[in-house]
Amino acid sequence: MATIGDVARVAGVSRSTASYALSGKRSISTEVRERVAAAVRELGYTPNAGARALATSQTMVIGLLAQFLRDEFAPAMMQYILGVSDSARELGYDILLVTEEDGTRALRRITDSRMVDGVVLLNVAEHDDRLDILRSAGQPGALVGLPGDPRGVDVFDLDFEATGRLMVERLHRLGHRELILVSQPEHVVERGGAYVWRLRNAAVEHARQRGITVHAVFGSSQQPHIGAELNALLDAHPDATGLLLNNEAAAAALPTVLHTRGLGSPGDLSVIGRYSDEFAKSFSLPFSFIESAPDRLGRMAVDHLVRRIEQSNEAVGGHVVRLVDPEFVDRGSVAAPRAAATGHGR
Amino acid sequence: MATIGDVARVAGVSRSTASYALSGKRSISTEVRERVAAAVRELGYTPNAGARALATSQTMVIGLLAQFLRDEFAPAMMQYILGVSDSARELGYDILLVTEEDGTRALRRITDSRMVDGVVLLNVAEHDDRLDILRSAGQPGALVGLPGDPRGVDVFDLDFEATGRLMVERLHRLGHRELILVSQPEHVVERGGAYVWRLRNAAVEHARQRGITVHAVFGSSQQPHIGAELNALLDAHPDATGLLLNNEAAAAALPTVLHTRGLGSPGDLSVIGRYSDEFAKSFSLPFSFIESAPDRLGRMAVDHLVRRIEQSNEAVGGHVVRLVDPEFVDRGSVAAPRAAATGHGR
DNA sequence: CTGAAAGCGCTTACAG
DNA sequence: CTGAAAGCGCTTACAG
Repeated sequence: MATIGDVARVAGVSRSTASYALSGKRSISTEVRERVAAAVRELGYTPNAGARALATSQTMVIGLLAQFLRDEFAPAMMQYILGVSDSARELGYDILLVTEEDGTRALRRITDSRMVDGVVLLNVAEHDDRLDILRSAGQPGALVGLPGDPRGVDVFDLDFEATGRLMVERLHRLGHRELILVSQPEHVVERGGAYVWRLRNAAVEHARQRGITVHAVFGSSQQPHIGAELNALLDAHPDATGLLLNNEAAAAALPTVLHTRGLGSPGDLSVIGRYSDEFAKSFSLPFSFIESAPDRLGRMAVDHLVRRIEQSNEAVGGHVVRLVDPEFVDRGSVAAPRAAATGHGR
Repeated sequence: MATIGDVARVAGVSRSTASYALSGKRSISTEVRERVAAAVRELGYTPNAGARALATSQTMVIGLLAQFLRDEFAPAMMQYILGVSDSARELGYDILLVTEEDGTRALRRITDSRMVDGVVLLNVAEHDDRLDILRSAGQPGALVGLPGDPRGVDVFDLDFEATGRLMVERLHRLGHRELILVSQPEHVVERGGAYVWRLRNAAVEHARQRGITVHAVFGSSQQPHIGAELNALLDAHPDATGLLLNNEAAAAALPTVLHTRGLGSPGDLSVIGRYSDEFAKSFSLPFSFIESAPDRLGRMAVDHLVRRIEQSNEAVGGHVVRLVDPEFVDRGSVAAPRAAATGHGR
């Protein structure tokens, strides 16, 4: 490979002049600039990234720590990764993808060895061991997922409490008085998946304030089981007119369950899910839902991270916790309950 | 951050001795080795990856070029990425993930700038522009997906021709005489997705040799359409007793289609799909299938790539095209057709 | 068994 | 507007 020394020699200038001609960091005569450009073309010169990183202390690489947890919907992770990767590239950064089981060790490795200028953590838990490592690292970090203690990092997440309230409010206004909420499995909560109880608690509390009932349960994340559970729930609560889903597997299983029971939506049951548009498309789900916006969250995290990397801390300001407002995507599965509309039970 | 100079000073040795003590590349007295180790612990020293890369010309990073094509099943990509990432880590390598739309430009960027020691290409097409770049790059490359011209690279893929034959043979032996094969959409073929016609042509040819009929069609990759198409196919070929699917969307839609028509499998219809175990689990598909083995292929590609990186070309030998034998995963959706078993049409 | 020195390929003050 | 030189943090022949 050609080096900048080769470029300099061919162009008949010094290495520093060649470097400045390429970076534009000081004024260069037109003639020299063109000679350098010609030499670059002739030699097919591309700067050595490692050498540049060593000289500038900037790698132009962002570390992306994905975490694949048991019983979480793995394909959904792809969306976050793409959001992060695509927006990083637009800003001139490449992505070092780390899928190691032991996230703390991996995080320490890539920050201590200065492989990256900053780090995005995915799937952050309520108490996440990676945060201590990150806070003592020399590089800034952005999280997707709200931890219990967000000090020293920038956080981006869907506002799951507002999501819970919105789901309940929407149905309450239409006259629903008895709802079912199916969350992720309980061990997702135990492992620190705080978004599960944030949505759940907010929904339950909001229902209480409105004086309506919500049967809140944890569902399985595997397809055969969750189908049976949904059936059992519908049997147990025949007067429920609304179904809220914070559980991808439940959403995927529901069409078959409804079909088997001969139920229509929203005719017999109003349904609101919480998942991504991409997920809805893959499974062609016919339900209205709250968009979980993985690409948008990934993008926000990267944008902010890059500002922290490139600007002074004073310019960027204090650390932020940015919770995205839930967006209701109407697919027509929500309506007034039969009981309220016609005066008959269903 | 502490440098090796700091370590040397604290340990009271020269930098070269500190370096050798860490790498073990020459014999060091026990006493010095321990002093260096203590200094490393005390300072929390980790070598600077960029500096090491510059000195050794080895980055310990593998570039992973994912390619997201319209109408291919995006979640499936995650499996390949995980296979590559996990096995790279086991061999001491990190992954630079590139999802850029313009794969050729991205490939040139990461190889020319020496950010990576080698490269894995995913979703390789029959005529793939990235191959020319790769062949003229200084780093070795491994492909997942068989291109028309595999010279100069190592290739790993499922044996799609054997897969087509196996699907047909399996049903032929049980007495099936009329089959339907649903492939990916035709524009996947046009774009260069050679695996589609490889499987299809082999299946058709094998059926011809066996003197049985196979209705080979291209299906949609979107859920509402493919469902309608499956229904139309079953209407058009009422005597077909076997259904072969080289199309993820078709597999995902089939349970509902069968249920709606009141058909059982294998009672009324034998079914064989081609997808990954992970996919089968996500959609809880009740069909026997040929495992597409994304994790295994990713692993094979990395193993071989690392050998090329670390050993001489003579030691590794000529470039390979490794086609994995199709593995039939029995989920009980294949049996003798009713007509053959009972003497009645269905 | 250990050290002084050169070199990897850049960038960027310092000098003119 | 341009050049000679130092330095980023490592590794590794060269010498002893």
